[in-house]
Amino acid sequence: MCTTKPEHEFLHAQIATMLSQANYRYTNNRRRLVETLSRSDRPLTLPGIIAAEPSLAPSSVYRNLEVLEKTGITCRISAGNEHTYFELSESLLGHHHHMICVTCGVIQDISLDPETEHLIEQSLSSAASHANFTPTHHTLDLYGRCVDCTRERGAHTSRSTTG
Amino acid sequence: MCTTKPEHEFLHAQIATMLSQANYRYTNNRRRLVETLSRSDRPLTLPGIIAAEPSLAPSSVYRNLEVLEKTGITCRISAGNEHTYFELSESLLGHHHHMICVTCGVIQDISLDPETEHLIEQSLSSAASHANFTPTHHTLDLYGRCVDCTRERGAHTSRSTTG
DNA sequence: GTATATGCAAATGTTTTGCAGCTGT
DNA sequence: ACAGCTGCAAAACATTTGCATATAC
Repeated sequence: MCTTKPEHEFLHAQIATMLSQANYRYTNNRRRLVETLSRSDRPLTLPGIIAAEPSLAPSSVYRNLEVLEKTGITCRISAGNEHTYFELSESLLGHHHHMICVTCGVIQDISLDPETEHLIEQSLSSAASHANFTPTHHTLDLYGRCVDCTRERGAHTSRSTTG
Repeated sequence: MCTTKPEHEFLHAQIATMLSQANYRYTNNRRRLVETLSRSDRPLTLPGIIAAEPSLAPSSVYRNLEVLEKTGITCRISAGNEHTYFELSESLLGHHHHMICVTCGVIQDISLDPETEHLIEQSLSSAASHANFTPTHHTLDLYGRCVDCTRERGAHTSRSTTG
């Protein structure tokens, strides 16, 4: 079930450590959940996770995502639609942003050039200090239409909720 | 019920036009809803709207927010917590971003300097064109702790869901 | 062996919808 | 007059929780 690619081995080892340090177990379910997220090239909704790994029970997936999130292994993304998306956290994937299709909901990860990223950091912390706000992180999302939905203008072949 | 400040008059006139162009009516309920959002210095959740204007029926507020959103008058903000927030759209408020308290959920509007904003635009459209993505808009949210929640570290006097 | 994790079914809380009556134009 | 709007109560969701059983360490 678990692929044996070296990157995956490393990922699992990292995660196993993070979990055990927080006194959690790296169970089979959690391993399958991490595998699913890691195998996907984009964030997944809960239905998307279940579709990819139907033997997982929704309630357990929710509970495990909570544990993984607390441990800094995964994070949740609000796309402005009905579903929450989940992916591996930036500590594992690196800092990045999202491109969200307003038609079908699909999300792609994107990165910005370091100068822009740096300037954003600066502007945000300046704004924050004016308000005595203590920043933890930021999100930058680009909304629009993905290739497919631009092509099918009006056809709306929704990739539905499994993404 | 409706204040008569000139800025409000102008706002209402603008909105009346936008609605009628889309064949919608500017009813009393919609006026009160717009007033409530406009009076608030920050985005509001549905409970927040109802708290400010208890005579409004939740289902009608949801329906009206849908109409107002379709017409480009309001927009919804996902703060990553259980509630969706609503505010007047950028066409009425001007382009801005949000500072979201991870403890109490309160949201403040912030603006960045024009150079940063411009650089962000550029970086994003470059990333978008690589993916043949057609951008419509972007959001940039800063998460952290607001003044009050920084002060009360651990006390968690949640301003709860009405904000 | 024991604390932790699981899966089911039931509960919760937000948002949506059906419908009969009201209102703006 | 008539299309559009309202409010209520009921429905539809996603997500959370209680609990008895199974599992990891």
